Amino acid sequence: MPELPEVETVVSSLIKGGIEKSLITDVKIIYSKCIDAPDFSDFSKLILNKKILKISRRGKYIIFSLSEGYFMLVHLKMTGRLTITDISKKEIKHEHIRFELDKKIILSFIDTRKFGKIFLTKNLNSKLEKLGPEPIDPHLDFNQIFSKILKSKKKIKALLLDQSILSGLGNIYADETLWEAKINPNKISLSLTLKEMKALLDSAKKVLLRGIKNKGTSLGRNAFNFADIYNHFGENQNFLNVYKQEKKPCKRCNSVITKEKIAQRSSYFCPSCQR
DNA sequence: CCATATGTTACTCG
DNA sequence: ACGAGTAACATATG
Repeated sequence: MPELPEVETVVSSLIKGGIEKSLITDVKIIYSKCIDAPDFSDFSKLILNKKILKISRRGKYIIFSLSEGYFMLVHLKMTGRLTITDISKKEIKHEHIRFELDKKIILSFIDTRKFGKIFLTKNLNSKLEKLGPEPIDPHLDFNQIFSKILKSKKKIKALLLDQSILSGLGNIYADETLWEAKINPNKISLSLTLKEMKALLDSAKKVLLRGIKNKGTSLGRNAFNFADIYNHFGENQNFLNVYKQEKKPCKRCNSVITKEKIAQRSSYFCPSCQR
């Protein structure tokens, strides 16, 4: 589920919750397949007694910078969650890993669909180097993205979902970005004008920052939906202009929002004002 | 039973 | 080489 704003919300709730500077005093692996690398027995040995120095985000990855030069990366994929609970709390449904911090707090990784992955490495670049730039970076190099767009014959929607071009957009924010920029998701990337490409990047930044401000998009209230580490839901679902707005009137031109499968994903757009 | 789901990757076919 | 389509990962919901 989580896209850039949701991951950012999780990271800030971890920081706000004082998880930085804590020591990993114990780990319990319940579902070992959620450890990507190294193998889970090495993982449990290596993670022990590491201090969490810093928590940050790159694309949709959560980065725990640990002592001794290690990094633990967490990708929540569709339904992954991190939750903080008391040490006395018993195992939660779909809980796959629990870290004991400072012998008093439990940081749990919970994931209904089990797509989420955690891995531990000394080489942060190995996973992150493939990622395109951050759309909300104030120093974002527009021309670098423009040249990539102009080299691709893919539909622009597919390109927005490609993390190696721009990192952090997923299905919801890609549709919101295209609506904001008035671009049809089926449009072939290299046919975009300079003006459209600029609108696209400005819109991506706008919808992502709005998502962060609203603490993420939680479409429903169950375990499938996004929540921060205290199980607080986001509010951005109340600010969506097209995603899941099928058959509703476009907020800009009043035409009917349509739904279509593009790049194997449900895509919502206004056929009238998105050209 | 069927379709669908906020992600990513590997594979096939043309 | 490229893009589109499909399946896979695994589970739950309507």
